[in-house]
Amino acid sequence: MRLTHQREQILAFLRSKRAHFNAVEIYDAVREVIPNISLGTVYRNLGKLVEDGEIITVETENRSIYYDGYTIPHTHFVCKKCNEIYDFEDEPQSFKSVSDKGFDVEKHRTVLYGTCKNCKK
Amino acid sequence: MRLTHQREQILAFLRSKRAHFNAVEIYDAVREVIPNISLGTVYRNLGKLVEDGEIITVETENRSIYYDGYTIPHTHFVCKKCNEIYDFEDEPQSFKSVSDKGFDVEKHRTVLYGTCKNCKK
DNA sequence: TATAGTAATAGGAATTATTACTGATAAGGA
DNA sequence: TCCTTATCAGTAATAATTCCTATTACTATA
Repeated sequence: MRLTHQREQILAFLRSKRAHFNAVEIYDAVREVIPNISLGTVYRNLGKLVEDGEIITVETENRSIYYDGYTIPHTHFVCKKCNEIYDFEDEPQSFKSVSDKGFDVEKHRTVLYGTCKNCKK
Repeated sequence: MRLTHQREQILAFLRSKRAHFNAVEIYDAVREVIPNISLGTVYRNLGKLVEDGEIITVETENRSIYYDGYTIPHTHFVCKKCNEIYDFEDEPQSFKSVSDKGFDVEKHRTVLYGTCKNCKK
């Protein structure tokens, strides 16, 4: 995998923020540095970075996929009022009943839904 | 909420199968009974059934949303080879660290990814 | 058994998110 | 510096979902 300027900037952006962005948000951010980057390039590189394990995806009930530069396993909380995504530590889970049945678990994604601290006020 | 023939058949189909379907699959199945049902009607009713808690959604790394007529909380396993979705029991989780920080957790979704028993052969 | 009011429908158009295609460009090794 | 080839920009295409509008179905009241 070649380290192109485009790929470098996409990864640098995601690594620099502890937050979650969809492809268009990343596109807008990286355009500040590479004004003529195309959205297709953003999508292609996000796909490769995910393949490589450099970033992870967050699938929620919202339509678009979010990308996260923080790859240590953790749990996401989506506020149904403001749609903000928060990070929390994973609670220990073994998925023993799954592997005991002959299924290989490579990764897991946990998403919580509810009302965040700010929106409760 | 009116129990229309369309809504009834959509719900009946999902309840009759212990499996996971996307909107188009449901559309195709229900068309066997109501040939002139429209895809828009399927989407609208799926949305309402979810709102009402009659069915649940499963968001995965695949593009489309899957619908599940089995609403008792459980964990989903997605096979990266065959894309089949399997059900497993939830392992106990309290999300205490989340609620302790002032977040109200209403529901949680756990999706595991890996290789299923059949595809391992 | 009309009639009005409301809710839901079919069908299709529109929107949004993502992927695919093509000729041009540039990364990285020889 | 040159060559090969992955990657790029730009754009078209596709897929999934939502929205719009005229029409139909249901419910309650008269």
